[in-house]
Amino acid sequence: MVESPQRAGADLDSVFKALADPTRRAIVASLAGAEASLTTVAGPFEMTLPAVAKHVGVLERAGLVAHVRVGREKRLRLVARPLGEAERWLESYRSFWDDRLASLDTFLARDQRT
Amino acid sequence: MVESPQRAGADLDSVFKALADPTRRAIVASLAGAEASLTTVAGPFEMTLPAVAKHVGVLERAGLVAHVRVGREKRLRLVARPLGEAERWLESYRSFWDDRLASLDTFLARDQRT
DNA sequence: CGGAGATTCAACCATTTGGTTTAGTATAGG
DNA sequence: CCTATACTAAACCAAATGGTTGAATCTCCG
Repeated sequence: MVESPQRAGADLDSVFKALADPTRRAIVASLAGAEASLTTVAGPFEMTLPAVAKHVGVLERAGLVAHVRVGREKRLRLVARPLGEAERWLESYRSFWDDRLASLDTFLARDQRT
Repeated sequence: MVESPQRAGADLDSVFKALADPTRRAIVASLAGAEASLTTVAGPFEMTLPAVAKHVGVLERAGLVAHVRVGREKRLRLVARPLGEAERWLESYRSFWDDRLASLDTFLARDQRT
């Protein structure tokens, strides 16, 4: 079994929703570099710590971030798998775009009134 | 210029948000097969037509769906590019998951409370 | 013309989201 | 023990979401 040790689900809904916010994507980006505590992650953002904590909560519930307690720190780490799942969903449409990309302009030119 | 003929933006925010709903992903899936009118697309769903129309609106504003008027029909078509953009964002983390996936269990085992 | 089909508009509603503030708990360390 | 640090909890708020209903609007066609 290659499934996640914690939760199997972490469905596309919550993953895409989690990624649909620039702050959260920035958190993901910063955690891709290295593990970091909550306050460290919160550093660059112009919002209060509880707000960032909520964003992290969203990422955690989507399975994109995991944490361990290190003393009083909450050490955050990016979890790869859900990103891979989202990517696979998108990828299943690759044949579509590869095929249709060329014909898009034709389609749009056919009749253009929004 | 390879940019979209209509809107250049269609940012990740709106694309991910649009995909964060199962109804909308189903609409995307059904349009991947073929163009279809609003009512046709709405067929399988247990919700009113205006509700589906709103979902389509979200997809259109995200640049994922385009349409042409054909008589009284609104003929919908999937637009590939934004999917590709989202996919590229995710892909930029591929090296991360490839690298770190192996060490995840180790990380989680280190201290597991919550 | 007149009706039926396809879509749109507008008002309304409950819930979720993204943020705040203020206060609380827990741990590190002099 | 005391204090500063790190986080969590709770109450609150405005705005966005996802749905409904009911009434337009527009177009095809007999």
